Amino acid sequence: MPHGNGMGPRWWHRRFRGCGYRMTVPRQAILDVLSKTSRHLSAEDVFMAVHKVYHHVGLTTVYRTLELLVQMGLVSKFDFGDGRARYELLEGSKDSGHHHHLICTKCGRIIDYTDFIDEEIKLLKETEKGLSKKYKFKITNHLIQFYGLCDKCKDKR
Amino acid sequence: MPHGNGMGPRWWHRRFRGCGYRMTVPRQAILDVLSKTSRHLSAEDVFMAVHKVYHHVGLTTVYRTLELLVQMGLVSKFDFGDGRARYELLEGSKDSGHHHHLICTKCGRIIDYTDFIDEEIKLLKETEKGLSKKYKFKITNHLIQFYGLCDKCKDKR
DNA sequence: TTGGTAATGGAAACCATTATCAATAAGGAG
DNA sequence: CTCCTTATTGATAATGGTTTCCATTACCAA
Repeated sequence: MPHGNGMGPRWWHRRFRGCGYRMTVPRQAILDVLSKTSRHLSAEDVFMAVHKVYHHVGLTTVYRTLELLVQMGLVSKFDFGDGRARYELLEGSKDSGHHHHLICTKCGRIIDYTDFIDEEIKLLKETEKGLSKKYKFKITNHLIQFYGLCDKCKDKR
Repeated sequence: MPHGNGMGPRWWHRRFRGCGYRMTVPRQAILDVLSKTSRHLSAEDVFMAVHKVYHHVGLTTVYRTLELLVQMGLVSKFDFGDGRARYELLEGSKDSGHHHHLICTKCGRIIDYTDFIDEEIKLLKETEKGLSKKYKFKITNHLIQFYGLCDKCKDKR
């Protein structure tokens, strides 16, 4: 189901133009790659996928575009501790795609989870309010990650 | 109040020996530095502080020792997104020093906070239990960070 | 004291990410 | 459709935190 997230080439094009940016072949290709995977791709992953179709697109452009997408709020950038950043296209228009990650410290496997989001949001709302007041800190974002051993790794050794 | 955390040279020495490691001058110096600050030092920060007293201690050893301390569970390693790892000596013997961070995305300032720990622990316990069961994932650690603008930065511009 | 091994440190290697800069191409005006 | 402005691109070089290498040194049990 391509572009089942309600976005797609046309939507992205408008979004870019609205920000004063141009929609180019490399940018389109990068968005395509991100929209067709559920994995957490590194810049090089994206580069290799794009490169299969458009041999002329360079790694530099991939980095630049990913950074641009992050700044536009279309993509999230994560650090799972393996020394390279990971990128993920944000689904939907609101928080509908909000999720967190379980990270296996042995094999690096990433599991997305959306459980306990309600309780989490409640705690976060409360926490954010309290912290904002106490430290006069305007919170714009948060990160929650769990580390441990996945199904396959926890029995070995 | 040196070593008010109930540890100190003697305690560390025993801990090292217990793990089959040796307590050396560089390791002692690095622990000293970490125990005398409440800031979140980078490897180079630690190196420079140690270097003032022991000119012969090398950066490589600092990296190695910090990694060792992390593995021994004496030190926490954080990534605040500025491209360098930060290290923090764990206080106390249990979770008494447990805290999280507010990170100013503009100036990089870090604020430690311990508020809402009770509610947080409740949510985490619940979440961890649920996730462990659902994904057969053994959770060993978690990370919670809030990003935003600090007091001084949020009014500017 | 001695032998075996852990630990060290300087230099070089690593590697993801960024900066440089001339060449290219998107898209509005005419 | 064509031109023109300027954002965008991509090959290469540079950056910078962290690791690796390896010969030397320090620790400690026997």
